[in-house]
Amino acid sequence: MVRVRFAPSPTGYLHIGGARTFILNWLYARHQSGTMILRIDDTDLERNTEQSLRSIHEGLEWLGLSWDEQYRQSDRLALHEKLAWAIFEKGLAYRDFTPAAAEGAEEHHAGGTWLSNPGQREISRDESDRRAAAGEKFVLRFKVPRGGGDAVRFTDSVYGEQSKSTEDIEDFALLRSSGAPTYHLASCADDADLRISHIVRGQEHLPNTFKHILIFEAAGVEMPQFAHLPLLMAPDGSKLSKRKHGPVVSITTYRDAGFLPAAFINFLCLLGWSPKDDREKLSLDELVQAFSFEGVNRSNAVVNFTEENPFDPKALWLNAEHIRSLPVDELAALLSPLVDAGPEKMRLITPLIRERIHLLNDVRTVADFFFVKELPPYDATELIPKKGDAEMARRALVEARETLASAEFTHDGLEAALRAAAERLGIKAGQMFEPVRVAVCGRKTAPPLFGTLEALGRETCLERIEQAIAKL
RNA sequence: GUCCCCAUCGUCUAGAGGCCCAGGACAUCGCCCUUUCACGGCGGUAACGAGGGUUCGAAUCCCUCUGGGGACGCCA
Repeated sequence: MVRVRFAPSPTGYLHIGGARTFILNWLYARHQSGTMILRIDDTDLERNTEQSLRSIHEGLEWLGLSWDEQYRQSDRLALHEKLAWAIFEKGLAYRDFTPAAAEGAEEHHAGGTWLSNPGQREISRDESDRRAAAGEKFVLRFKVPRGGGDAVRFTDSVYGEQSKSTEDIEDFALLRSSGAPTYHLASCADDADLRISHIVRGQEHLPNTFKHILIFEAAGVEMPQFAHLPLLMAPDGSKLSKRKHGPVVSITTYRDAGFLPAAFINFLCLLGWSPKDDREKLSLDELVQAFSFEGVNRSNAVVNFTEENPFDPKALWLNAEHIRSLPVDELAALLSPLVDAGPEKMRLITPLIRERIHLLNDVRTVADFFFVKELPPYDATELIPKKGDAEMARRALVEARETLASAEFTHDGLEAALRAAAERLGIKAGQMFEPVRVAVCGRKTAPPLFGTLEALGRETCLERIEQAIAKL
C-alpha cells in the first residue's frame, strides 16, 4: 500500500518548489491508488505562523488536488519523545551536556566535519542519569557508530545507489535542551507511525537521509523507499527562495495572474520530470497516468523568470494551450467575473479572444472595449486605412454607418454587408474594415471584426462610428 | 573546510555504445495563411563543459579537472 506525504513547515507562503513537491507526491499516490497525506511540520514553534498555514491551504486548495489524511506534528510530540527515549534505552543515543554554542560560532567547520562534542559520548549511563536528575541541561544526540569503517546505504528511486561513511555523519540531535524533538526525529517518528511507504521530497534532503536511515534502523521499523527530487533554481543559478525571489515564487501569484491550475500543474511537472515521449501539454489524468520516478531527472531545473517577465515563457504558453482547449462555456464562466460581464455577452466574446490570451486576466486588456461605455480617447489618424487618407476613412465610416443601420447583425451578415459596401466605394475590403475596427475598438489591434461587431451590438457600433466620423 | 549531488541548444528536455555531424518544446528570427492582432503551417539560428582512457565505434562506460548546486544547527 503506497502512502506518501507532503510535509511543509508553516514558516512562509507556499512557493512553487513546495507546490511541485506536493504535486509529484500526489501524482505518485494517485498513480498507485495510494494515500496522500498532508503533514504540517510545525515543530519550530518560534517560526511558525498561522498566516503561513493559511497560505499553504489556500495554495493547495487552488491546485484542486485533495489529500486523504492530515496531521499536525505539534499534536504528536509525545510520540516523538517516546521514540527518542526508546533509542536512548537501546544505547544508540546519549546525553550531551555541552552548553549550546554561542551565536555565530563557526569554528566547527574549520577542520572538516564536526562529529561530536569531546567527552560526551563516553559519559557513563549512571553519570548521565545522575546529571540529568540533578537538572543539568542536555541535548539528546544520536550515537553514530564510529571506527568500524561502516557506511550507511540506500537506493534512491531517482538518484540510485547512495552511501555515506559513518565517519562523515555527525552525532545529530534528537531532542533539544528544551526537550523538544528536532526535525530529524519528529519527521522519522511520524513517517514510521504513519507508515509512509515512500518519502518524496527535495534533493536538499539527500544528505539528511543517511541520518534518517540511522533513526529508522534504531527504531526497528521498516525502511521507507526514498525518492529525491531535483531542485528548482532561479535564473541566476541560486536555489529558489521566498526571501530572495519574493512573490514571483509564490503560488498565489500564479493564481492571481490568471493561471489555470491544470496548466500550472502541467508546467511544474515538466520541471525535472518528463514523460519521455515528447508530450508537453498533459491533462491531470494524463499526468497521473504517465508519472513515474524513472521519468524524474537528476539535475536541477531553472524557472525562467525575469524582472520584466515574472512568468516562465513556457508556463505562459502552456496556460494559453490549456485555455484554448477549454470548452467555450467553461472559459466564459471563468472570464466573466474578471470583467464584470454577463454570461450571455461573455459567451459571445470568448471565442473571439480565446486565441489571444495567455492568462485569464489578459481578458481585461484584450477585450476592454467590450465593457466600457465610453471608448478611451484615441488619435483620429488611427482611423486612416493603409494607402488611404482621412477622406477615405470618412467615406468608409459614413458608408458603414448606413450599412450597419440595416444589416443583419450576425457574423456572416455583417461580413457580406461590409464587403458589398467596400465594393460600392471602390476601395479594398481591408480599407473598409480598418476604420470601422478602430472606430468600434479604439485601436488597430483587435479581435476579428465581424464577431466583434456582433458582440458589441448595433446600437454601440453605430454610436462609436458616429463619434469617429465626428473626429475626422 | 568536509561530505553529497549534478553537467545535452538561452530555458525545459529526449537520448541508457552504433538508429545522433544529436530529436522535441518554449523563446527567438524568416516565410506562408490573413481585414489588424492572434491561432495555425513551413523553415532558420542554437547544445553533448575540458582532458584523458576503454572500445572497431562514446553524448552515452571509467578517471581527472573545471563549473554549478546542496548539506554540514539544540532550523526544517
